[in-house]
Amino acid sequence: MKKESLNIVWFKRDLRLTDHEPLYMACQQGGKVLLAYFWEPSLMKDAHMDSRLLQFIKESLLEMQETLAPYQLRVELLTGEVEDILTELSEQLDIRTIFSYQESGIGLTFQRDLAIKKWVKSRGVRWIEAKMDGIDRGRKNRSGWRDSMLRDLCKPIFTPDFRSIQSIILPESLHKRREIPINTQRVQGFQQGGESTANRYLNGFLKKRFPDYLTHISKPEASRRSCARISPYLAWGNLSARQVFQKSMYKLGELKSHKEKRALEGFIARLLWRGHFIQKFEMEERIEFENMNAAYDTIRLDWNEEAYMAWEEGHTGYPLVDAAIRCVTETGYLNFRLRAMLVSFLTHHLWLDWKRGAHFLARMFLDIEPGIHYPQFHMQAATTGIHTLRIYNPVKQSLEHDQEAVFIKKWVPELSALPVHLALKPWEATHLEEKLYHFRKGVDYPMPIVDISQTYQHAQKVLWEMKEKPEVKSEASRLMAKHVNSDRKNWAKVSVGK
DNA sequence: AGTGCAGTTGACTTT
DNA sequence: TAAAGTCAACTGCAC
Repeated sequence: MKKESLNIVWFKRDLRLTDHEPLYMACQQGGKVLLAYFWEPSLMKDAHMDSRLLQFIKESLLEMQETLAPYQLRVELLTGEVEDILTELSEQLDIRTIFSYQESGIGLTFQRDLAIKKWVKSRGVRWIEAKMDGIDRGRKNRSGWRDSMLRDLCKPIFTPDFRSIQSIILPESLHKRREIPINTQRVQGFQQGGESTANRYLNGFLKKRFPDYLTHISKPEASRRSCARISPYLAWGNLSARQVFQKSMYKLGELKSHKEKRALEGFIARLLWRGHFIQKFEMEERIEFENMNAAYDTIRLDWNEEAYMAWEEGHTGYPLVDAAIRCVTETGYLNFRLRAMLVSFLTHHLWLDWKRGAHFLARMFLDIEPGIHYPQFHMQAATTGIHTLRIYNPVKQSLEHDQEAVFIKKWVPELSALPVHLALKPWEATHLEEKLYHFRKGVDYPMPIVDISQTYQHAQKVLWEMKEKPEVKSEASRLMAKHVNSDRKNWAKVSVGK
């Protein structure tokens, strides 16, 4: 009996129906198609995975199903390892072409893709992978990278014509794989997944919220409103970088006020920096497992479980650190500065290796993007030998960015009844103040677990000495030659008009 | 009104 | 997207 032939569109971290090149190509070709997302057990139990992420993915997929329903199309959500499912499918069907995006992901998904590459080769199946958000695979250095990225971002939006394809009838034997292996209960406090919500955030930003982007970007509270908040939508592909770029450039062209132009240019520059970091990770994916600069393998060799857990659970005794980690645990979001401060505290003040913290924050960040996460972790942990040291002082940060302790009091309720000066520095409470505010230092809220002036000096000394070492320097120059955008200065700046 | 001085601010350098 | 140190210029104030 002749098997029915079909193409597959494999959705990964590109959970949208608009500007989707693989889907577009499949529609161009027409015919029977399986639109599929795979719940991979290996990925679901990985150290980077968390139920909040699965929930976001599920929300994105359910919206896709709703949008496709009028076309008599559906995305099949199937549980199992990709290779197993493909094998099962190919027993009953003749798979011709698989369309997907290239994924600049963690080692696990990269290895899976290599295995699938072998599988398709041995079966004579075609696998066409589209370039994701302008990221190049196989690049050796940054020459011409900016132009290539901008060219990609300026391409016309891919609009698939759903009328030219039909969903296959899923073989009976695969029906058991349809059960969605995650809790259906939505956890409150996280941004909701799906293209329509994604566009609400983007449109709301471009219409109303963007003018304060640059002034609020470092403020713990205000950044939550004045930043676009599209990061999870980019990370899971509810939005393409191209859609964000084109809408933002169009808006920029309409602006008159200098302040507003600056704000939106700043936003667009960061969209391009996002691409820069994902490209770096694509070309240096080993940094999921290793120090970027191997010369740093000789430091931070001791583990301190108690100190680590104090960081993870928000009991370090430094209010802004504790507020930040508790906030990201509850909401999945922090502004850039607070993320950097958390990594700084972990690696510099607690002097702990970065890997476990990187896994933990990957699970907490609703917008986890490995291509940003790992390069940023290394930069902040100062394991590159390239960038200048950024050892944050959490007390100074709170005095500069949370003067009234609003963010601190919100996330560290133990401190909410204290006057501002004590919420910022609870260890300074006098005996009288303790009585007055019914607050017991070290009991109701911990005393600082480290003395940051000492840990600052230690980290400073060790890391500056490291930077001078020839083995650090030689590896640093190799990395720079590979990853620095030397095409032009200010490469991420865009402008419109004269 | 000019001088001395402590304290502040900002540019720049060092770690 | 750092923090701390240095130094010169400046400010406010007392005398």
